[in-house]
Amino acid sequence: MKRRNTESKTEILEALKSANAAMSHEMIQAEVNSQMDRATIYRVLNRFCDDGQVHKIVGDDGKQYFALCLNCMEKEGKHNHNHFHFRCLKCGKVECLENEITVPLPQGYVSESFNGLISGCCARCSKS
Amino acid sequence: MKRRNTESKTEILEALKSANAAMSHEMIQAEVNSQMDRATIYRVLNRFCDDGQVHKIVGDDGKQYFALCLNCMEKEGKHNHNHFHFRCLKCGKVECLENEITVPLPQGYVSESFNGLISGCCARCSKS
DNA sequence: TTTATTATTGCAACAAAGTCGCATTAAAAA
DNA sequence: TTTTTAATGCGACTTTGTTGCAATAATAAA
Repeated sequence: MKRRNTESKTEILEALKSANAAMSHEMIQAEVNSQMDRATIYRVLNRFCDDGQVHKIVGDDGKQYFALCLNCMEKEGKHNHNHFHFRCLKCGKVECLENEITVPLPQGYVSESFNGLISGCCARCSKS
Repeated sequence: MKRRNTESKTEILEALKSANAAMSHEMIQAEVNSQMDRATIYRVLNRFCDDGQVHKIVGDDGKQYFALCLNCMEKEGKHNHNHFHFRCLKCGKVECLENEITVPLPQGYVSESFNGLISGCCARCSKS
């Protein structure tokens, strides 16, 4: 199944690039052509995820956020998303934190996916 | 506002104790008297959270899970929930992992809450 | 024990997030 | 230009969680 280049795809990618942060469906909708359907946005984003261009974060608000894979190192052919994210409770921005985190698992436990999120107040909002 | 002892409260607490794991509203509903209203369950759980008896985890499935505070050490008068949780994709069990995790935050960032979750396959399910 | 107070419950309605089927549209290949 | 089929838009739907309000019941007061 080959991917096609569409306007939706381009716009969403553009939004993610310029935001330089993880975005919820809602944030993306606000950035792109507002006619774009909700279902389309989700489908495009999930396709990006499948292709490894984007990773998904689930916030402590239960919402999904999507971020471009920039520093998501390749390790053994697989993307590695073992970094934390920070969600600012004031401005709502969700950022990737640099540090790679390793969590020791008990014997016999096999990790499939990692989701680390800290919420609080970001540097920008702390000042004001 | 003083808390009252009700049957709902007791049953829910009982369910959490005997499960010895974090439970979603759905899991709890299955354990307690099934007449109990969804809203009541949520309200009881949120009250437990406010009182510091229980902590809330948001799964990578976007759902809320609630766990008794057992090893949530008191630190400076505040509970400390900086441990990871493990959600088994097969059996659905959500457990608290022992290790306390510290994530370095960039300058100016203030942490308010921590949510760490790894999903995969637990020891029990790995065997079978 | 009886009465008064008000925390808690159940119900219904609601909102938000996300998914899915299906007919239509439009990229890209032929 | 025509054909193929991935992608879109629309609507319906599910699930999760919350909230307002009247009824109920736990606890304090009499």
